[in-house]
Amino acid sequence: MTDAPAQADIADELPLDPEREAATKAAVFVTAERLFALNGFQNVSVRDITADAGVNLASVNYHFGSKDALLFEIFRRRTAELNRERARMLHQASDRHGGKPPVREILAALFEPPLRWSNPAHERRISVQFIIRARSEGTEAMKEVLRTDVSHLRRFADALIGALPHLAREEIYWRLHFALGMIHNNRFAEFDRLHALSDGLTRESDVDALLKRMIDFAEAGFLA
Amino acid sequence: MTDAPAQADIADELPLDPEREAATKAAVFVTAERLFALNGFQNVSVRDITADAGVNLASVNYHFGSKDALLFEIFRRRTAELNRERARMLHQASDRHGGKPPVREILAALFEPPLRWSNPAHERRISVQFIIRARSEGTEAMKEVLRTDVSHLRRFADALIGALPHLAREEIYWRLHFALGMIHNNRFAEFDRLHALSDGLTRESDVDALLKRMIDFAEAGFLA
DNA sequence: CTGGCTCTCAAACGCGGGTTTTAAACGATA
DNA sequence: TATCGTTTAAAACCCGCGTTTGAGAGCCAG
Repeated sequence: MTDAPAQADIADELPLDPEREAATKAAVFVTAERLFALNGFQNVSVRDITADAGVNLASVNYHFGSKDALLFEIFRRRTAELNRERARMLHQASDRHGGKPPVREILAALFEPPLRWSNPAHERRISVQFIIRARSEGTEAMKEVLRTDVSHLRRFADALIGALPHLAREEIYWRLHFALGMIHNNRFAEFDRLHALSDGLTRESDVDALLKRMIDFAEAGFLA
Repeated sequence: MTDAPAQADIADELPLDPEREAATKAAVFVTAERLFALNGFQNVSVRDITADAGVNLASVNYHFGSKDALLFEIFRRRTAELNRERARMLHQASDRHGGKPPVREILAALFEPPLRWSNPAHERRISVQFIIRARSEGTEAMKEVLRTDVSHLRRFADALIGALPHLAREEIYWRLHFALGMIHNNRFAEFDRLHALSDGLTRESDVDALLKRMIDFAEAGFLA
């Protein structure tokens, strides 16, 4: 995990479409992402993945180097996609408001990409669960990235500082931390619990309503 | 994990003080809690625990039945303690306001126990991290408890319904979900990230200030 | 002293895990 | 067809893991 991966020439190009690659590698990639997202990283073995994907056991090590490297490649690609989409929305909101987007639109750029991907019909639905899991059960390499690579979040923090000039920066960072916690709690298991608590009143499949609720809640918190 | 544990006669009495038991069992208990909380459940082996505690390898299986049973006993005891303290605070708040506590005091009963325990000087500091971890990386038995045992949360939901009669119940459940997400995000790793993002501006060691910030944020969200 | 009970200890067992190996099949090229 | 790099196949390897075993130490009651 610490030394350079053997497949660096292939794995390095992040915006690579899995479908373009060898069918076996692509099958391993999507199957692993699904199984990891559903059952957790440590609870899925290389044998589980290859059996479910219908490929040979050695495929993981041949195409990705190791199980951890496979995990890391999924992690890098999905987080890159998510960050890119968030940055795009933030940039658009900034353009719409002369470089000073309001709090509500900043929060929309933060919340909407993972929420829209969580739609039952969306193909990236499983990717969101994978990313959320990486935050708590990820490899040391993933946590290292999460800990040190704050450039993506800094754009949002700076935007919020611009939108709330009267607020102490310390306060803004903490509230951003709270808002992020709202997203990270959107795991399947938590939805199940909420469903049991509310006697089926809450339906997380209605992502548009959920998105509005999250933005309303967080916006009120920021403007408090 | 599915069949009844062999040490049920001992393990069942939840309000048991570890210090009262055999020194070896107590050492295993506190050492396991600390290692699990710091390094994750799957990353800590029975050998790690017993070596760190300075006891024999077989101690875990002798005193607790299995590694999973040990994990589960820590989980049960700590969550019971936390829930009891929360219920106590909610009850007191209810008494102070004739059975209809305001939103702010309900949130205080929800946030204050885990936050106060997170104080660097508090002996239960590590227990909070353990409980948070159980939510995402816990055993199937733990998740079963978390999924089905919603009686504790229902008291808070009912109190919030009483405090916000004009709000749709569906809305209240969702906002409670958001508030819980704020707590569950208080992991050491997340604090580190926030620390890096804010250039050291945020100090999670000041739990009183953090508690006030969390209540302010969530209260505004509920009253939105 | 002696029996029985609780607890500790060192050693080993069995198994599932990630990984490696070796050979064969494949595909493009000359 | 012959050749070479790439990919797949089946099998084995080896290590760490949770757990079990059987012997023995300590201790208290009879």
